[in-house]
Amino acid sequence: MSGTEEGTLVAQWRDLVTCYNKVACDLDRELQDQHGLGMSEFEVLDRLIESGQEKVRMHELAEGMYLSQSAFSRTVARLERAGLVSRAMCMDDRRALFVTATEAGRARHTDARDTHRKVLAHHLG
Amino acid sequence: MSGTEEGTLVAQWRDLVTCYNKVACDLDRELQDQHGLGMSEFEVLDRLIESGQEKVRMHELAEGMYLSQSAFSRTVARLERAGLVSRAMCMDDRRALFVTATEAGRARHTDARDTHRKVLAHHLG
DNA sequence: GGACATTTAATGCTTGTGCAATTGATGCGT
DNA sequence: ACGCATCAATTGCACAAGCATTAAATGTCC
Repeated sequence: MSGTEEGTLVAQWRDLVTCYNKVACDLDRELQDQHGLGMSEFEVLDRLIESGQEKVRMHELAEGMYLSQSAFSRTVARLERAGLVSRAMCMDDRRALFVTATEAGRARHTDARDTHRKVLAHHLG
Repeated sequence: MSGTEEGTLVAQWRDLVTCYNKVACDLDRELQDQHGLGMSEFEVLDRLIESGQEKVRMHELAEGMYLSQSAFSRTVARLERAGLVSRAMCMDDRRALFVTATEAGRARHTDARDTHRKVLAHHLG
């Protein structure tokens, strides 16, 4: 573990954090201002619709997401409160829930998608 | 703007977020558990001591950090409450404040530095 | 079949963060 | 010298996130 290795490691980490925060803040602001969606809310909606499936189980949808279980649960709850998503019981396993995008949810996603991609392209392109 | 470009852009962003969250969470937990420091608190302390200067002005220290002004202000306040840092008035410009690491602050930093580097090396190395 | 561990999702609680507004000090133009 | 914009830092507020706990359903082992 040489000093220079440490130095580049820290520098690398700082770049990562800075980059992340810039993009995340911008994304959050744009999505919120233009579409009333938080970054995580869009992310969930995006993954749900992108899956191609009508219904997706909570646990399956949460898989691969950066959020904690509780944060994810609340994000979906927010989406449901906003009428963009609906939750339905799963008969096969009554612990699980199915999440489905509503018409409003699909419409909102279509709108917001452009903003999302634009911000990403601006920062990462 | 082709579909594949969009796809890799989103994938790139998701990778970035996932990586950031994994490292940040781990870092936060390790620093908190082993040294009673949050990630941002360590970051401020690290930059302060790394500067080599005895006193650094708040605004100068905040420069290049990922935190908002208010978050930064509160982070320094937390460090001060913990006795790791002290704030002193700047006579040249009475709006500004000087931040100085205390002995306890330097000691804590020395301890935590290893943990910090270790976590970074584990994830980024 | 009954006891116990595991899984799925939600909730109480605390905390760190950003935004907007505020306070106090400095600089600048007239 | 006065008024006004600007700058430095803090504070009120709302909110999203993580941790730990909980509740209900399922699985497993005997």
